[in-house]
Amino acid sequence: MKLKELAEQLGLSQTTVSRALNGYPEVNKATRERVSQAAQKYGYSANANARRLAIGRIGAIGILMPRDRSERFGPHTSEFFSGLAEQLSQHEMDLLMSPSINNDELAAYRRLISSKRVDGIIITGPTLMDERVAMLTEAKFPFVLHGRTNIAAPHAWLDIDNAGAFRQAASHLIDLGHRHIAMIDGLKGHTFSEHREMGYREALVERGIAVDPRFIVHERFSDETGFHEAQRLLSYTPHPTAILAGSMMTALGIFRAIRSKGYELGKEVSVIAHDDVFPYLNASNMVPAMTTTRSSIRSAGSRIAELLVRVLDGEPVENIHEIWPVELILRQSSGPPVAPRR
Amino acid sequence: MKLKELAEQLGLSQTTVSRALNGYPEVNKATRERVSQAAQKYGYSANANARRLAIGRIGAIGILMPRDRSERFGPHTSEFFSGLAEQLSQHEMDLLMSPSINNDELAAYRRLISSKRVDGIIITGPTLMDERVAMLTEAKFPFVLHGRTNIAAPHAWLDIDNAGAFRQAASHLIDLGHRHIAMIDGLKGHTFSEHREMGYREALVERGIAVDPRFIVHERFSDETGFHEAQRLLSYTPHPTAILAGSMMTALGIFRAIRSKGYELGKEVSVIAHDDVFPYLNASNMVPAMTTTRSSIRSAGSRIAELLVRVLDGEPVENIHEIWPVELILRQSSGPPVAPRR
DNA sequence: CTGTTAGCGCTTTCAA
DNA sequence: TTGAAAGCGCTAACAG
Repeated sequence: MKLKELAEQLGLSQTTVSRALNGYPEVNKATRERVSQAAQKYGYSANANARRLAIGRIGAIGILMPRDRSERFGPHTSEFFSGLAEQLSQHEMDLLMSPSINNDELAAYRRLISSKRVDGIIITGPTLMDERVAMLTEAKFPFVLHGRTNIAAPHAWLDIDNAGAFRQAASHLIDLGHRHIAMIDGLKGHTFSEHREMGYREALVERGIAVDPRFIVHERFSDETGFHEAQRLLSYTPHPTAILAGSMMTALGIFRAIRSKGYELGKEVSVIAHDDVFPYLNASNMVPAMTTTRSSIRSAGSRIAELLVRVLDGEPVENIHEIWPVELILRQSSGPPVAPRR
Repeated sequence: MKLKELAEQLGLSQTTVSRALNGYPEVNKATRERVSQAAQKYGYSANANARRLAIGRIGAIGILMPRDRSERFGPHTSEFFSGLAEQLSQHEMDLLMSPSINNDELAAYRRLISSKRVDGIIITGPTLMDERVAMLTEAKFPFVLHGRTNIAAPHAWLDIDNAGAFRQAASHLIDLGHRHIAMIDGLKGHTFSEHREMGYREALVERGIAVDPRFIVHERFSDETGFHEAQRLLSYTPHPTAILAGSMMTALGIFRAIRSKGYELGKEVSVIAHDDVFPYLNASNMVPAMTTTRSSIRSAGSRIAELLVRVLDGEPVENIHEIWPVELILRQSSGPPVAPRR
């Protein structure tokens, strides 16, 4: 069923029908009612492409799927997407996921823009000098960044306080009496990773604790690297009595390493993990319950969609910056260091 | 830059330029070359909406995002999407994720179809009499189902052998000497859940072991339910000496419950979990390594995209059915039952 | 309040 | 091998 046919059925012009359906004010109430009824009855809904072609707005925002096994696509992704969807449904917008072709991400972004398939773009997992941000800013294409960069040109972003999260966690451990603290975080280069390391370093330096470079690990997020790296760390003498984990998955591996070394978690070795909040993996429910730096990535997704809508509505991007504080949730996986029983 | 402008630059007609760019054979080789160069130079790429409007094909497939916290959106999602993307990039197709509005999923599907935003749809997590399948079949809209239903009308689907997976796992446990075997799987109603229970029951019945309804648990997939349900199961006398877990997350919780009851995993209590294969959570790397029924959901995603492309190319849907066998990978979390030390 | 008339940017006959 | 012209289905000025 197309507009023309619907209009003929009703004995009205396409224009009037279109106006009635799109909520224009000048339509007679009775007419509008009649039109709605008919549209309902015939299951009419405008051809999105024709509509878009005519109005020039797309009604979709884009996100590029990395082709390789990037950290940008992990267990947090579904939560982030859920958050986006929640918000986008309010605006009747879709989310277009475009696979990047031939591993050339920038080209994929350019194509996405020039082919006019989306109104705006969401970028995640930036590096400090992210070239996607540079390119999109230059191209003046609307986007919101999840994370931050060091790029000066104004652009919209929302980030969590990663430095603060790790600074707070490390400080807390130092308060508890720990002096050998390690961190196992995500790959180097990513802003969040760099910021977390900064926060960690600040906390140590502030309290006059020397930074041991062997204790700073940057690796892919997985239980496996958590396990192996923690095993390595615990084999040093002295070994760390506390470990900061960049993700819940990493933490799971670290837990195993601690147990397999015969240490008790939360006593001989403490762990604090960053928690994106997954409905299927609950820190408070672990044994012992896990101390975390918590920040809902679902909420971030939802908010970012909202911000992008504001950008699309013309709000200047220099006004759109948000840093979300991260909560330190104290539970049982962290405590004062206890000397190993021998 | 639009086609018209590009054509003017080149002193050619839109027609010729269009043909050159779309690989029509009748274009002079030199002309085609010149056009490609220019397109490259100006970063021209066709307005997708205009193009779609003209040719009637969209170049995108759709997937509906459940609005509520459905099991359809979990840690496996990112892997499934990666698989889809991998394949779709071969065909230069996008993936459109449409949020369902007002919790009315069927309406959202109808809107997605009638507004012509996608060429085909992928459905996941069906129930036995899934109404989405019924509706799309009726509407003759191309789709591929990940999973199966009991609906007779022909439609394309790919499923893994869930019954076989649990039958195999349960049989193996019986072979090892277990007589009290429980299962903690996903919510009732979903086909995969029903099939797994069927397989489990078959294995028990075949060997003359009575089915204890208390030992069959259907719950949301999460470490938390795994933990609580396993604790409950282990408090019975006699308690199960083996547990089948429907997901890795569930298994994590079960592991904790076993440890917190003071049992040794793989000895006093065995666990076999279904593993979708996550890069960030590795069964073989656990301690003890986890016995699993393994099937890569990423591969399934990739294949499903391929199948959908075939459906779009007009292949009859009655030819498009695949059941993938599930591998039982023996590791250390399952072994002969060992009487608890007291 | 409703209708007529041009487009939106591309593809595709049909003619040359 | 190339071009002119007619749509694809909708919206938006402009009239009435």
